[in-house]
Amino acid sequence: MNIIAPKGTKDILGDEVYTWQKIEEGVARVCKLFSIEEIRTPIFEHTELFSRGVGEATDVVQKEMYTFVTKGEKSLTLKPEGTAGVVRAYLEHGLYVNKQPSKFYYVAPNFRYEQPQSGRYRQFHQFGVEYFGSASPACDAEVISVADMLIKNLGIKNTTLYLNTLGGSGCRKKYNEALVGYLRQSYDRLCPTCKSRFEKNPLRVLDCKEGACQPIIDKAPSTLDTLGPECRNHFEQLQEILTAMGIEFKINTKIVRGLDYYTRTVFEFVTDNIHGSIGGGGRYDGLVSLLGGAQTPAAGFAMGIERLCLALLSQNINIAEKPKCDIYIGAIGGKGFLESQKLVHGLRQKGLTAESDIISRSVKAQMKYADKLGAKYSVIIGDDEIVSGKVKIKNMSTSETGEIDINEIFGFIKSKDV
RNA sequence: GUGGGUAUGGCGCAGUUGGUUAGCGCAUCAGAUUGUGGCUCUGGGGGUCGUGGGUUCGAGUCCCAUUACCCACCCCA
Repeated sequence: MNIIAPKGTKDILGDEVYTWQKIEEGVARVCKLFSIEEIRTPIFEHTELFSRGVGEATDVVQKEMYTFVTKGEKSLTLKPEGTAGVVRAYLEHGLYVNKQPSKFYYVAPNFRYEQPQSGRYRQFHQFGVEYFGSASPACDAEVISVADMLIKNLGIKNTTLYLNTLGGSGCRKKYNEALVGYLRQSYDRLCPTCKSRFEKNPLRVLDCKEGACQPIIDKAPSTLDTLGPECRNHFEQLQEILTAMGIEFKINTKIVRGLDYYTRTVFEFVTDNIHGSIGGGGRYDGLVSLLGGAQTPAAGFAMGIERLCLALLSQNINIAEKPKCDIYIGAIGGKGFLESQKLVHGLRQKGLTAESDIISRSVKAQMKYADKLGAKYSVIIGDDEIVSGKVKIKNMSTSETGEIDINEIFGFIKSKDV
């Protein structure tokens, strides 16, 4: 065996598949409660969509994109995040005429060329939600409440919602000036990476975990200090609504986010024992117009499916449900085999999960297999049964057996299945 | 890009100061008086010990190189 899965990718198998299925079901169920429509966009897009949308200066665009050139010499990129593609589709199909606000969700793979580690993959999957058309803090609150509900429905505990506001473009500019002014005084004491951040995107300095930078960061001006009255009002109302909804949060002025398109509200869901966050998002009022549409307020978030799985695992929460087989039809001899095939197929057509022997094994081996399948009932069909038209049906967990007509198998299983 | 750890049958591991045909548990398959599972017992199959060099009479075990994976920094989901 010499070909293995590429670095940063992984196969999802066994119980983990059932966990994923449950998460996906949970996503669909929650989104239905909010009337959020599913949207499925391509896995790759024109590179320009991301370089413009996500931001030329971000790490994601600068060094983490899977970009390739087609035979037609066009540059395409595997999507590194979900929002840009949804905005593109929203504009391309004029989805804004349907209704306002319009809400979309997706569960899709994303790709980033990074060093993999715990909870971080090169191909990872996100559940994301995007709202278009509402500038109200009620929209921010609703978006947050979607994420909150999913987390709570899955049973994940010890999760903290961190909330911050970056302000609108005006406040953000003012804040940048204030921050740059402040950081310049302490420039010499900043770590090397922060020095380069200072030049490119000063906001990022707040994200630094370097010990030496902490005292500087702690005393840095807060985004809250430079908020204009409208942005301040927006932020306060958002808090009011969340409180009314019973959703707890903590203000954390160091939450900055790595994608350039955020304005005003930003938030992250952080869970104990999980590196990074399990989800995050915010408002992005400038993105739709940046990508060529009319000025459109918007907000959204994304959660990492792998991180949700990690959280479930670390909290010993098992939501996986392995489907069980309703009945196993064993066979002896050629005639029995034919009859078993006829029966299994018939039962499947009627909607039962039925299994039979297709590798000609002994009855004993067949029963072992039935046991591994978790079959609820089993019958064996041989010459005697064909002659009499009756079979012994066995309850695999209690070992009770009863005799019934072959034609009554379906009715029998149905009568037990309530 | 930087640092640390690990690489032995499908999975999880043991392999003592280098020595005879490389073991164990789980899984898998087959049997245990011939048409019935879960427990137990017996047996079978499956590994060129990550790869390439080197030291040695002899290396899974020592040395060098290389690759992969894991973890952490960075950044994010």
